[in-house]
Amino acid sequence: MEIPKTYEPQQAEEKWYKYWLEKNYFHSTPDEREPYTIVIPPPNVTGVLHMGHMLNNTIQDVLIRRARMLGKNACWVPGTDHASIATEAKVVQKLRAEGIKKSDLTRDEFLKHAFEWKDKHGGIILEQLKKLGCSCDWERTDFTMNPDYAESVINVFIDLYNKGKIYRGVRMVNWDPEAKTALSDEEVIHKEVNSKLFHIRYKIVESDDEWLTIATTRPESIFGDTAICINPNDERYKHLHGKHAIVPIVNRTVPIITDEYVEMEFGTGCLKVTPAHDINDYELGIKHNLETIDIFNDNGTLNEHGMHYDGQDRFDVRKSIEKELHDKGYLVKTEDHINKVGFSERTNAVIEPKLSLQWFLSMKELAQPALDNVMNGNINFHPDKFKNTYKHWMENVKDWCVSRQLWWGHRIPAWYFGTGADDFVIAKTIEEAAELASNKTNKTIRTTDLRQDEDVLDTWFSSWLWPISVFKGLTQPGNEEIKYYYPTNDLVTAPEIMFFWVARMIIAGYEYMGDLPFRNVYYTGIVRDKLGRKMSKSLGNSPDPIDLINQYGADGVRMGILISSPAGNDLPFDTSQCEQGRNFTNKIWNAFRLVDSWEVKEIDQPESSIRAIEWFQARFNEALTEINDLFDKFKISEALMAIYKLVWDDFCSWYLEMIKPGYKHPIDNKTLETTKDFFENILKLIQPFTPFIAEELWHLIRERKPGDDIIVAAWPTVGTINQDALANFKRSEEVIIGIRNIRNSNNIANKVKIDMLIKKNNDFDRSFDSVVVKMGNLSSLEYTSEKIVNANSFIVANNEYYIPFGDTIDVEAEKAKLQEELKYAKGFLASVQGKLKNEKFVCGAPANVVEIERKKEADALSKIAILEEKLANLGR
RNA sequence: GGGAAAUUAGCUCAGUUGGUUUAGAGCAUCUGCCUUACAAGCAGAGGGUCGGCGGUUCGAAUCCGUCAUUUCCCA
Repeated sequence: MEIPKTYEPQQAEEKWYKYWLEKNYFHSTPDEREPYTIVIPPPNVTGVLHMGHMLNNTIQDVLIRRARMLGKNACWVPGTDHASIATEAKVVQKLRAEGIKKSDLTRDEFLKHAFEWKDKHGGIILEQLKKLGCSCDWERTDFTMNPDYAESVINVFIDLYNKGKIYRGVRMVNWDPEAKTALSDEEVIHKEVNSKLFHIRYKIVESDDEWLTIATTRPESIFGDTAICINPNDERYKHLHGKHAIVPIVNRTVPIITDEYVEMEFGTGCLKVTPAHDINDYELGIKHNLETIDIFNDNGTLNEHGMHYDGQDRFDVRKSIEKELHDKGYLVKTEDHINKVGFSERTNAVIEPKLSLQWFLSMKELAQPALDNVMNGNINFHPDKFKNTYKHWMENVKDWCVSRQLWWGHRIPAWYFGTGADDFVIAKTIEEAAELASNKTNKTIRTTDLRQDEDVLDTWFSSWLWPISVFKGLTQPGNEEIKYYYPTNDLVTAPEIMFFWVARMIIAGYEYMGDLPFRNVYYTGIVRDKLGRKMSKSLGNSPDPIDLINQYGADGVRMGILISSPAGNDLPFDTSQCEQGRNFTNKIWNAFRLVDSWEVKEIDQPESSIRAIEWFQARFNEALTEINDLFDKFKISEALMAIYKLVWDDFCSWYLEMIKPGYKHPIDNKTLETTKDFFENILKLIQPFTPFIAEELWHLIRERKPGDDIIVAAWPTVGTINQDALANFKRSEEVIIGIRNIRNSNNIANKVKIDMLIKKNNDFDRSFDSVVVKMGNLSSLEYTSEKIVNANSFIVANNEYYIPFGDTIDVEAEKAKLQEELKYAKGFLASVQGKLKNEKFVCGAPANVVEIERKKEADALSKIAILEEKLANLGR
């Protein structure tokens, strides 16, 4: 069979993914094994796969594949969330393009369109994850609006209401006038913008021509002014205490109040107070019992309080009113000003603080166990540093506004039967509601008397149940699956959603399961481009992941993403990393081609091969110990790097070269079979990272019985580490590098055999000499006590190695080299002796540390002696 | 304005409780090689005052203080 010279990933990937699915390897059902569970951070139904997903899901797949090999019952639950605002916006946009206005549709009609849209686009990301090789249990694919899931969301709302945790109240909320909904604080992005500070003068009541000047960035909000506030300590305005002012244009008389909240240094020191449209003003309003005048419609236009601006957009009014104020002599001046403005994360509209009636969840008590169990290490964060941020937020947690003025989502199960503030009940069905309402009022209230709350719940109010609800833990409490899979093991997500999602899942876990939702949270970084910008669709700086996979193979891309991506650190992505990954798969491919090409004969096993096997066995166990440790610490990219070096350097560059028979020479059976065993072990280590090529080669290197597939093979176990073999190899490696250097600097081709003499100054195990002879391509290797002249030489472990070259040696070059070495050795000696001369060091440092330094001194001294002798010899 | 983290080679990062050489790795760079597995490769090499200053210590990349820069979170 002709095996191509380079690895061609395309067919292998398609073939093996299909095969794994056929064999149902990704599917998990509870059994007697230890479970290992990951729930996917559900991507939005609106999204397509981006680099962040690639990073996140590759890590999850690595974890789940390794767990599977460790013999655990691995279960990775995929799914999507309904993304209330984003999806509704998309659907509205789509309908608008078709000439349909949302306002022309009934709620049910709109939802029908939304579900159609979801069915069409909602699964795109999940399909793309298959290309990446993700071994999710697709039979378990869930969605936050599936009937069962939706039921658990509603149950939780009702339960929390009955526990007194959910309440309805008027609050200043972040209003998104575009999406026409309230947003939580976390959905508002504050940005610095260039704006203007308008100085506007208000006439003082009962004065001839006395004015005060306020400074504001929002002149259009004067229609909602109900007071002027000054600092009571402000000497400039003491005479105004107790007086009133007249709001320009509006001609409303408002009180001048005093409060230390006002900063005397900012602006003019006079603050106009608009309680309906600023959170701080709102609090002043409550404190000073001010009137609250809401001047905006839901879409950001002014209402009737805006007088002749009724119906105009807030930003248009800002421009017009500037002119009107100027023309009427109220505008004193404008100056440039930088201030922070909140924007909607979803629609990018400028947030309008707005008073409205919303549903809230009180968080303080709920948050306590979630805070404690992260701080005490029951739940681990990787990296640990994110605990700080978490703690800060959880200790200052605010009540969660859970209602959204949208249609796409879980409709709030509140039923109104009157117009009073308390004329509602919370119930799962309208029938229950009618009964509850009748009981509450002692009157007969029929279902026809009820109307359900129009609002839906915040999307996070459903996804916070994800680790529970994907196993139906709330609709079928105590079922076999929730008992088996919960708590899940590891969660992989971005630090950006630590509060949106992670914290709230922990809260829900303790509240509803009485237990943590996961033991470890692995935070990934942000994928950035070369210039350090976050990769995003709007910037157009993100490569298409599917193109990348086509170009470098899924394995190559997986490696490229993980090779330099420590937990919590941003990943500056460059396609050259995928290239590195592709090169790696190609390297293994060719290692296989080599091993596969050997012909076996009944011949003796060479001594060098025996040693090579002895060493690689030890090296593999040493590396595996390290790799397991790195995995345990969630240092995924370091584990990958350790595997990379084991494969490329130790296995390919050293081991295979050590056992490789000469051209057209056969290999002995024992060496070949052992090499295939090693190869298999290496394939197992790379399987989590590069599953496709691992499976491909697993089936090429040896005949396999049905079910003998690497995806379910056992992770290698650590054997004893033969330290002697490691030490012998290390010394031999240095000798071989010494020989190669001499070949290099003297232009001696590898195929030219050379002699080597060793002047042995201290004893060592000579068992690896056969390896040195082979790798150095030596015609002879002899030990001598004679002085050797006219030879290139080097020192390893204070033994002298000579490669005689008669007349061809360049004495001056050799002397220069020795001088250089001598200089270094002397410098080193000086630093060691510096320590040893210091009495405080000798007395103060632990004995073993002093001992190490003495050993260093002795070694350095003898090395210097050798070098000086060699120089002397050359000089003669 | 409040809080947190970071700063080590051109880039991305390791560096355990201070003591394994005069600080490591991968990539990139440079030199020499088309050596019968692989040029997507092989063999070598160069490259860092561990952000600055001060302190603790026999000894500091590591601990403390301070300044600078950067990033993130909160208001």
